[in-house]
Parts: sequence; C-alpha cells; structure tokens
Amino acid sequence: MKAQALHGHLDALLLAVLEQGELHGYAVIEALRARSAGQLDLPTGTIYPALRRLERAGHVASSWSTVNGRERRTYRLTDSGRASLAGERAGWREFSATVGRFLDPAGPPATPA
Amino acid sequence: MKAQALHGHLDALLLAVLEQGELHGYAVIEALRARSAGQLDLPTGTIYPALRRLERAGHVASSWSTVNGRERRTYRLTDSGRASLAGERAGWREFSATVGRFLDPAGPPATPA
DNA sequence: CCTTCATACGTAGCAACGCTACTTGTCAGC
DNA sequence: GCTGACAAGTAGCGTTGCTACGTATGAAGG
Repeated sequence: MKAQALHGHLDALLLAVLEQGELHGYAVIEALRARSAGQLDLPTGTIYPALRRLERAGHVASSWSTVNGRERRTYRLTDSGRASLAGERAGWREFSATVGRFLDPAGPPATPA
Repeated sequence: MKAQALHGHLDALLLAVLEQGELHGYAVIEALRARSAGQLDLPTGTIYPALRRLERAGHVASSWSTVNGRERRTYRLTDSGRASLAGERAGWREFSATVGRFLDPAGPPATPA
C-alpha cells in the first residue's frame, strides 16, 4: 500500500481503533496491523506524534502506567474524540464515494444532488 | 469535503478524467466538478501544477492550440499514463477497502490474506 | 468607452502531514 | 554478553495541495 495515501485519514483510523477500548501507542500499531490484515504497518515515528496531536486537540486523553517494568502511555477517546470520529466517518464516506466515482469501474457518472 | 483529504489521489483523478478524452486544463477542472456533482471544485493553482507534474512523469502529453483567441494547452493520456492509471485504480481499491474496514460500519474485522 | 465576468494559463510561497533515521530503556532467551 | 521484542520519543525531510497573485482575451452591460 502506498504510504502517502493515508494523508489526512490517519487521525480517523486512530480514533476508530481507540473507539473499541483504550490502548497504549505500541498496541495501537499492532491493532492497526491486525485489523487491516497486515496492510497498515505504521512506524512509531508516525503513530506517536499523531497520538500527541490528537491529545493536543482534545480528542484523546492519556495516562501513564508501568507494566512489567515497561512505561506505558495509555490513550482513551474523549467525548470530543467520539464526536470527531463521527464527523470523520461521514467525511470518509463522502470522500470515498466521490473518488470512487472516478476510480471504481462500476461508478455512475454523477449522482444528482 | 475536507481539502487535504485528496492528498496522494489527485493524480489518479486527473488520469481518470483524461482517460475519456483529451482536455485542456480549464476543462479538466470543469470535468471534475461535473462528474463529482460539485464535490470537487479545485483551484487552478492545484490543477495546473499537477498536470505539469504528470507531464514531467510522462503520464500525459500536451499540445498548444488557439481557440477563439484563447491559448489552450490540451493534455492527453500516454500509454505510460494508462498503465499508471490501472495501478492507481488497484491502489485505490486496496486503500479504500483497508480504510473502510475501520471507518465503514459494515466492515468485517479483517479479511484473511 | 469602460467595467466586469467567464475563459485560460501560470508561478511563488506556505502549511500540513507522514516518513526515515535515530535515541533511550527494560526484559527474555540464547 | 548479545540480540530481539517491547515501549516511548524527537529531528529533519519530502511530497503535495492550497492561497494569493499576475497576465491576457472575448463577451456583455451600463
């Protein structure tokens, strides 16, 4: 999968995985890899800054804990994050329908408003 | 539609509209607007540089003509562009299936390879 | 005649975003 | 002692689309 294709949709993916329960950063990476059947294998340099961005935006909150001597920062969705995810989902549907109209062979030429 | 969502998919869209026949830049903008029912209203500062990029990459070729005293640079797909479009289509299907698995409610948890 | 709008092309500079490469540290297994 | 999985992070870069301009013609309206 081409890497830069994700542009602008990563935040939505992160919110979506956190919707099912709180996770720490490393676990987010594994969740993405598992739920995408290996398609999404994102480096830590992508995930950690993105989670910090979401936290600055108020869409997730984090707390530290120590498990087996390893420091973990666990993230959970906030109400704001849940609302944002709903918007991202709507945006995704609109976006994929629009682009699909050009790129999917079965797409009709235009759906009248 | 969020603007930056297009990131990485614009080239594919341009190749797709040119697949149906050669067009000049301004007409490409109108074709995108028409076929997307107004969802894609892209500024010239986006389209013109993108077409030049595609030409540098060898995916389109251009020629000048004068119509009603207006200079037009008309673009057409090359064989390389047609091949690239096929790849972009495959990439789009993979990408939209993967992201859709997280963002579309009907998506199954994972499709085993 | 003059202004405005649609047509038509283009560039410069900016901001967003994800990636590469690197660093730090613990624990398990050889 | 060393390697590899686990766990977190930052600095700097490259790509890409957008905003804001600039130029020019033809048609329409006053």
